[in-house]
Order: sequence, then structure tokens, then C-alpha cells
Amino acid sequence: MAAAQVFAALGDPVRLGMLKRLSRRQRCTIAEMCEGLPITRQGARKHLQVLADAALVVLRPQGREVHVHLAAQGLGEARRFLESLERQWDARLDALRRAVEDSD
Amino acid sequence: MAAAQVFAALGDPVRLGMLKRLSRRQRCTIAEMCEGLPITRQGARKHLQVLADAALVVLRPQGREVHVHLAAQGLGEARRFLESLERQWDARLDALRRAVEDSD
DNA sequence: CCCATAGGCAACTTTTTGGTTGCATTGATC
DNA sequence: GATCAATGCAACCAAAAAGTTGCCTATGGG
Repeated sequence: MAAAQVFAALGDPVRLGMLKRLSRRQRCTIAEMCEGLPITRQGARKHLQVLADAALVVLRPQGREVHVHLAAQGLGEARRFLESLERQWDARLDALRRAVEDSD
Repeated sequence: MAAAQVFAALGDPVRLGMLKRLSRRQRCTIAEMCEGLPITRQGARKHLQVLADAALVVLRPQGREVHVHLAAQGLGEARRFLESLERQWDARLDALRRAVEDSD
């Protein structure tokens, strides 16, 4: 996977807002996702494509409309990536702390 | 602080690489961070500024050089954001599952 | 059958971002 | 104190992203 792609998709307030909205309702149509946004439907649609490409969302055509669902996959991957970074990081900080204490 | 800013900072392979490198060594100078990168020092410096603005890194002037340290703050924030999204989402899925079971 | 609704596609503009170059500054070192 | 090494600052360029507009297609309900 490309972690950077997932983070890049998350790195926009409009897209984060879309994800938040989706985490409350269980699905939306594209038109519903546009409500309240200060951009056109086409603009919003591009954001949704970015989210879909990062596996954060699934777009499922259903008759004449398209249903937008959250996808757990990308989200979980991103979280695990951050967790592992934090762990390495904490370990390094601990090592530093011990080194400092030893030098006392 | 804005979660989107942190994610945007993470959404670039060069910057992710820098963070990984920092999670192994305990600190670097700017010049050291440039080693192995296919870009100029000024280019790398801009990436470091983005990371610093997102509180993922601290730039600490030390004599004639600048030390780059990891900063836990932004990372933890981003992870907690994802966790909360996942929780809400799981809760929603559970609710859906119960609703389906009830209708059986 | 008609038409309003939901959306797709493509071209275009504007803004942001990633990257560069040239030059100035400051600290270490001999 | 001359010089090299580490960095800053500013202007600039190119490519990518964000957003728009115009028009076309298809589906669902009266």
C-alpha cells in the first residue's frame, strides 16, 4: 500500500468532513455529500474520487444514483501506520532517557 | 490544531521517509536529512518546515547548524482522530447488525 | 411518454506545492 | 582574521491539485 496516498487523501478539511459525515450516517448519495459544502457537485465528486482511490470510501452505483460507503481498510491501515511510528518513536525516546540517566 | 494539516504533512513519501529516518536516529542536522534524497538542500528544507508546522518535528538551532527532532504531539493527535472515526464507524456497523438481527 | 433528478465527461482557470538557483549570513576552525 | 561549512532568504519555475462551467446520458416517477 501507499501510506502517503492515504494520508494525502486525509489531508484536506473538506475530505475529512466528508468522512466524519459518513461515520454518522451509514451511507450517502453523492448529492447528499454535497449539501452544506461551499463547492459544486463536480468539485465534491473529485474529492470523493480521491477518497475512493485511497480505499477510504467505496462508491457503489445503485440505479441512477451512487452510494458512498466508508471503507474500513484504508482507515485501519493509516491508523496502524501511525501507531507503529509512535511505538518506534517512544522506544527511541526511552533509549535516550536511559542514556541520559546512565550518564548521571 | 487542524488534523488535516497533520495528515497533509504525512501525505508525501519524502516527508514520510524523513520521519522514518528520524525514528531510527535520535536527531539529525538538516544537512544529514538531505543525504540520499534526490532533491536539493533547499527542497528538503521546505519539507522539514511543513513537518515542523504540523508539529511532527522540532527544528532547534544549535550553533551554526539546526537539529531536527521528532515531536510526538502531532502524531498522537492524528492517530486519535483516526481512532475516533473508526470507533464511531464500528458503533454504526454494530447498530446496523443489531437492526438486521432484530428483523429476522 | 415526459421530464425532473442524479450523475458522468471533458475542457478550462486558479491556486498550491514541490523544486530550483543565486546570493547573503553566521559560526567554527586554522 | 580568512575561510569553509551550515544555513537562511527571496525570486522564480513547473507541475499537480482544487474548483468551475457547459453539456451530455440515463433512470425513475407521474
